[in-house]
Amino acid sequence: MRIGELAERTGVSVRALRYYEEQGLLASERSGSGQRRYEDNAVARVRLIQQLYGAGISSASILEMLPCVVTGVAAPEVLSKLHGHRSSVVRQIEELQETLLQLDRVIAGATTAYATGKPCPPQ
Amino acid sequence: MRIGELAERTGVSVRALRYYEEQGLLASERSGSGQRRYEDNAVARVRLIQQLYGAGISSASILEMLPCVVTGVAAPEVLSKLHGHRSSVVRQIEELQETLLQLDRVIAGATTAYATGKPCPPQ
DNA sequence: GCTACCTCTGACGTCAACGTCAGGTTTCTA
DNA sequence: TAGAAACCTGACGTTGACGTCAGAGGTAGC
Repeated sequence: MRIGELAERTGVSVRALRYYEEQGLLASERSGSGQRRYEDNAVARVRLIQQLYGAGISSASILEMLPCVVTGVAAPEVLSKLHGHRSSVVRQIEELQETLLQLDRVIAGATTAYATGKPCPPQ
Repeated sequence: MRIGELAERTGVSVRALRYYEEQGLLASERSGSGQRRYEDNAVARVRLIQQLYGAGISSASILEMLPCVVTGVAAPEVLSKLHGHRSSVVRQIEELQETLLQLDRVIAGATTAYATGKPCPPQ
């Protein structure tokens, strides 16, 4: 498929796809005239990239772990970084869950106060 | 306390604290010579700000919800935005949990492959 | 009162992941 | 075989949350 279709199927902009290629994250065949052509599995690849970006992992780190995704083999050093990223994601989840509690506290307090006309207790 | 101590107690840089004030997120008294002085509760305030930033909420949105945290009262419109942010946090958690699964899959595959010398199955 | 450290206000720099625009070529559709 | 739509390569612009530097003044211990 061409880049426009890949963009549409993944919900990612054409510019972003070119950027991924620039970073070495996404390969493409080229037609005779130089246009990019992608296999179907590029869709999954792009989604994976998006997911890792979403977890705050940088292009460089993603680049480092991608061969491992493809070949299934990782050097101990890469594997160690993978574990590091995993820990980071776990931490992020915990922090967001804590944030959720805070938000709920604010929402509950504000709702009650709005209903009763009274300010809610501090914190 | 002065800004240096607040920075140390919160783990946030002095520059960031000034930035928060610039954005209207953090108030301070001033000494005669113009130095910032903070109450103890500024520590909790800064941590809250950090937490909301961590959830991807912008300065403007935080600014909007802070009076509600202090007074406990929120206009229906603000309350609606709070619910919106809550949903966003929930979504982020779900996405990160999905990412965690992907990472685990990669790690498991890579570890096995490294142990057996065989490539792991696709995906 | 000396010294070392802290703080102040500007103001420009940074970084990542793209957005956007220009000027030109390719591909599809009627 | 037009003309629209998609694509190409640069290259500069954007945004948010600060980092960093300069030059000047404040503060605390001895």
